[in-house]
Amino acid sequence: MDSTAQTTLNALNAPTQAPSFRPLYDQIKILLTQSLIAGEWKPGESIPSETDLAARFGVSQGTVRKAIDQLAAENILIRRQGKGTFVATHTAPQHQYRFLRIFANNGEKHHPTTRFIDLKKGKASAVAARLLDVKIGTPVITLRRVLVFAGRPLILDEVVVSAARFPSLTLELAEASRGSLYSFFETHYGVRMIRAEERLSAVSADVFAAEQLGVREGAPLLAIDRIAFTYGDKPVEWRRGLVHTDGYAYFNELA
Amino acid sequence: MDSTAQTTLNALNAPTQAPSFRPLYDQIKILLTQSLIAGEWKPGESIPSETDLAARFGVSQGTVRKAIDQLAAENILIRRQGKGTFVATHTAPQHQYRFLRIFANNGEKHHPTTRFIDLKKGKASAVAARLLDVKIGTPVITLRRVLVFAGRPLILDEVVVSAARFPSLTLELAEASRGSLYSFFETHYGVRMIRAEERLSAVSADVFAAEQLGVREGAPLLAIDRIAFTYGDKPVEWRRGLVHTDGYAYFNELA
DNA sequence: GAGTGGTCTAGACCACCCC
DNA sequence: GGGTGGTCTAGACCACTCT
Repeated sequence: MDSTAQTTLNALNAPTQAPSFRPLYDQIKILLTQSLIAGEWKPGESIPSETDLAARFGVSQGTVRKAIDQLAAENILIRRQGKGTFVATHTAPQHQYRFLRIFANNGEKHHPTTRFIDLKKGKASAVAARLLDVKIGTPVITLRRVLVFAGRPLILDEVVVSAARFPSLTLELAEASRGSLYSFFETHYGVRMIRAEERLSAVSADVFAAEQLGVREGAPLLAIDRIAFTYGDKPVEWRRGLVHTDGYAYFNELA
Repeated sequence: MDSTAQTTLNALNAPTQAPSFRPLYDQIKILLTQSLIAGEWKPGESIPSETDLAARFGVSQGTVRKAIDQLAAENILIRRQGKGTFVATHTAPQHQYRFLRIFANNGEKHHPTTRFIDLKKGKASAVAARLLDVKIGTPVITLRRVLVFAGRPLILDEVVVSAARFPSLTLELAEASRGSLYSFFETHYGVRMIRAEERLSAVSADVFAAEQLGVREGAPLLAIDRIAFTYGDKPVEWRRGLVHTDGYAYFNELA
């Protein structure tokens, strides 16, 4: 393709002229993301080879490569040399607890088991509505559970999602699924979590949390507020976790 | 350069043949890092252009580019289109509090002021020695301070460093410097922090912390244990911060 | 206009995986 | 051996900055 193509494609896709210049690989990235949303390639499957995609989009292999590089950096695609490029999935054992940052103090990552407490249907509060980007009063589902690490109940979770996105979600369904909640959301509802934001603070255990986590009332707990997003930065889940950080800690790397 | 060069260079730099293959850009990255350590380019300065570096190392511009790309992704170098590539510095206003993840609940990032408490010289405990990668009993300096956000004392910090690396460090010196501690370390001791690891947990305020932070004894605090590294992944600082997360939270993004 | 980083291309070859 | 991603090159042209 000649060098005018980038300008041409740009003109076609430009949204009201905004940034005045959008690289080709950025547009390829958008096209790939659209195919992912449309379900052209399902989680765990491989996408076409770089050469094929280059032909399909009418650009060079290097340009496709750069687009895929970025999606791989965002953990949306996974490259495997000699095999192909695959759609990331929360189902894979290594990615089951991709967003879990709680590690034992010796550095080990324990995969927790889940004990569900209850599931309630209700309407979105002002806070929930804002965080989930829905209207106040929209039907939501609130699910509570305890995550057990090495036999010890360490996290009390309260998970809020829009009922529309997860129709006929019941405690029984969730209980029947093994593994992480996101793995369950993905296989049963086709909802893939791409990224998440967390806000951490320290709080005192209330009666309920103390009972569930086996600590005294007023004991310090690590509160983790999480908003999880799917494609297109749509917030899908709001979660508040209370963590009994005894022998465990939230690990984070800064660069 | 012909395509055998990569193998040749590889053979020259290969450390006991280990991974059997090391890409050229990886070796360029090492060479650049060595120049940074040697102080060939100081923080804030620009490094030579990609073309110049390509000539100097005898590789193509694209290969240098890939090496720089990675160093830029690690926040070690900073690219500025049309101007050049610069050595990152904690001195720059935007990077003063690069590792600080405490944000006001409205999302704003406040730059704290510092109130120093005291500075003590002592010997490394077993824990400190392990974390700082020095021998037990090595002279260390322990510095305590309070970080004040918008007039409120929110973080009680205890900072431990090797005395050898920060000779003649005194309270007066630290107090005289404005801005972040890392900015001070960089300008006065030439020690640049590249990355850090943090482990977060919830604890109860002891008498001293309660007094310093203006909370009641036993109040829940967010404990942040940090190890900061300089070039070559050498641990240089061990820090424990106790955060009164009232109106503020530790923000983290997961991908 | 000169210099820098940023994009895009085309083609060669290497490393890895699986048939 | 054939396919896939990974590396490296050489060259053209674009976008941005400063003078």
